[in-house]
Amino acid sequence: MRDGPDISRIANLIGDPARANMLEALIGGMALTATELANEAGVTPQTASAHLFKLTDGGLLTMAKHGRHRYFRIDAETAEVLESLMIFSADRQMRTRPGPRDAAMRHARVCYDHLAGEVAIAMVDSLAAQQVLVQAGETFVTGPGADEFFLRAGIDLDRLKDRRRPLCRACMDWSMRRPHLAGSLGAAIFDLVLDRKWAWRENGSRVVRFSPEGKRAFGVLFPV
Amino acid sequence: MRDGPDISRIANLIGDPARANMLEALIGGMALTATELANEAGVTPQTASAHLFKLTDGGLLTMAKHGRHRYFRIDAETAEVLESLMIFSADRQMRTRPGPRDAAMRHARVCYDHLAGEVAIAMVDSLAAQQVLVQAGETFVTGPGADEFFLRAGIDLDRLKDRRRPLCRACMDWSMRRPHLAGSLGAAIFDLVLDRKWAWRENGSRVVRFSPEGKRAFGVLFPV
DNA sequence: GTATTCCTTCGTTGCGCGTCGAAACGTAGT
DNA sequence: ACTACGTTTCGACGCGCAACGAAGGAATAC
Repeated sequence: MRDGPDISRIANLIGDPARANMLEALIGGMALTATELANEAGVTPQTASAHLFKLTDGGLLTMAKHGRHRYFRIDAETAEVLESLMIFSADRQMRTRPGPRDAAMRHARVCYDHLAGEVAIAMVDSLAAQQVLVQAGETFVTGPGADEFFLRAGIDLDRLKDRRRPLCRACMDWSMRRPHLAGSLGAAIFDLVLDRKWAWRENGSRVVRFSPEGKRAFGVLFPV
Repeated sequence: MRDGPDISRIANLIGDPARANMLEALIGGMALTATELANEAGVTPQTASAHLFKLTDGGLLTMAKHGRHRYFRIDAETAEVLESLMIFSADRQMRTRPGPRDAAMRHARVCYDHLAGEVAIAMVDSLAAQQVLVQAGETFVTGPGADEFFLRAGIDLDRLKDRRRPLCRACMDWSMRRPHLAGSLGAAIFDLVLDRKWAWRENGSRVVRFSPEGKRAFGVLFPV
């Protein structure tokens, strides 16, 4: 007879392979329809429907009806928990099987609404070298070079600050084992990358593909 | 067909009520025998044995044979993941049932090897007021008042520093919804509290009970 | 209206696995 | 030696639940 919150209920929801696949697909950040999630999980629409009900009922997903489609998405907190489970899982299973698809994933991918992978780590290192960010314990805080950088990048720092969401968050990376930049600033930078067409999302996956010019422009803003 | 680590395997292990109960019992930090865990989970020894095999096999538990007993324990990383699942679960289930036992749990309890609950939050606030710690984003870093405090408390800061473990960690609290102090410093302070007999652990549970004198001495070291 | 697409509900099947009883194994004590 | 205790293995039971086929809403398109 335990006391705290019932942890097994939530874990059981994530514990089913089909549901876990759906959730992982949704870490990409964009809302997906029921059939898309069914394909992602490799099950029939009926089965997916049952799973999606359980997930929304458990508070892991939110649903929005748009015409005859039903869009499901996860919130940032859920994505965070899933990512932390991913690092933990990566630690305890030596399934070192770096496939070709995996390589692209490690290089640059979406983590809910910000960048992750090698590119994200390089970005953090560059921001640290420019003293835009200073790593404080397990998080980042803005440093003396911050104002100049935000001016150069065209990011309105004040507009990001008055949100309820923290400006900087250190999101642990399961492939690099190092924290990268999340929070509203991480999201803003990712938006910037997409807006300027430096990179785009591979269709339906979490992989982010940079164009040669985008890579160059990214390197200018975030020199090594 | 997903890519990253298989998250459902781990989640499935935590997803069973009996196993979750065992894991939560082990968050207390001390190693427990197989039968103790069986009682904790409310199942027979045979069933517990099967569960414990799966948990150790999955890397969530480590086992040490001591005579005819087998002691199981979890490491700090696992405890951390479980705690984060607890906050998450507490958020998404409105089981507001603050029983009498629950009240003691909220007041002061063990979180693997450091204090949690109201007392831990008060401690963090006091340390912040004394400028021993400064909250940086989601973590803590030592502040200008640190040296004086450690001298007064009789904690050898240098001995803590050269461990591989981080000195300060912000451990999120499922009952208070605020971060409290974990890491080697959090553990050292909890050791100090136990050593000086200011408080002791309730038999077998995570509840920490303070003596009146202990409460007073604690209040001297950590004034409001 | 009819057709089409998306999603759900119902009913059913079948596998997985948590559970326990009985018994065997290993260690400790006497 | 024998007894006691903690733990595991084996075997079997049975529930739970994921999965699909078929059919029934619900919303759009024509």
